Amino acid sequence: MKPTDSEMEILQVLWTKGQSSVREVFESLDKKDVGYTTILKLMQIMLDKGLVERDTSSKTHLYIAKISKEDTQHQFLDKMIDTVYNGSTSRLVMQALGNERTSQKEIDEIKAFLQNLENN
Amino acid sequence: MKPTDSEMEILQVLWTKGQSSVREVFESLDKKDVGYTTILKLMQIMLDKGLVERDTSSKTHLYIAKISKEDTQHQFLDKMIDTVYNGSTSRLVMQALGNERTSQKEIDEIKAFLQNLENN
DNA sequence: ATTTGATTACGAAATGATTCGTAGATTAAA
DNA sequence: TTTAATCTACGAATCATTTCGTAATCAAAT
Repeated sequence: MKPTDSEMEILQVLWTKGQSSVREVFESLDKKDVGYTTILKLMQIMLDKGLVERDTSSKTHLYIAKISKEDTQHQFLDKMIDTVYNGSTSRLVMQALGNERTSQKEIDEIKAFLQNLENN
Repeated sequence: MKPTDSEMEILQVLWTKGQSSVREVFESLDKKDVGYTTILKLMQIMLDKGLVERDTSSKTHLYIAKISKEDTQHQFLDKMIDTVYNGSTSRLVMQALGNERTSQKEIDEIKAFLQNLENN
């Protein structure tokens, strides 16, 4: 079950902050144009879908991500390589690196990562 | 205007095969579960959206991708880095390289690409 | 000219995602 | 205990995407 864009935004908060109430998620997102009950509803739907679980022992329910960040990222990555890059990982990587948003620090990280790959 | 998943599938065909009729796209996709008129309708909608243009000089219309493969790929990539990788290009790249059984040749290409980046 | 086969146009249904108003429940404060 | 604040539940509206049936059009074959 692939999360939607809105669901991804919520998952990002849960992955970063750990178990959270609807209000905490709502405030983390601080989208000017959506109301509290919208986020609530989305999170309830995510519960139905099995994307999150929750602790209802107190009045304010706490939500926890049920799917892992890594697995989910991979799911998106694989899909993207397929549908957008026709299966070519290296094309995706090179286009990502060519992106002007990539900082020198990030490039250094990647070079170190590649170096490490070679040594094993 | 970001293409939907279905629109991406159609664009892939147009990018690969060049200008094509609806039937040609329909056959290239050979999805067992969708009919001819569905693809037709999708392509007509893509025309409305400006994703494709068409040549109507003969009975069988020919469709041409109006947006470039590179720009579109970048658009998806940027969005993905934002929503899935919290803005970290290097995390995306490392996950792509780490997970895939990337060949030595591909790794060398990427290293050369990085080297080239540094020199400019 | 008529039929046959392929095509486009179009409307509308089905599905899925997003949005929020309102009602009811629960807790904390007065 | 009553009030106020906060929360959940739920239905329904809205919007976008995907689906296809049907009618109209066109071209080629009979």
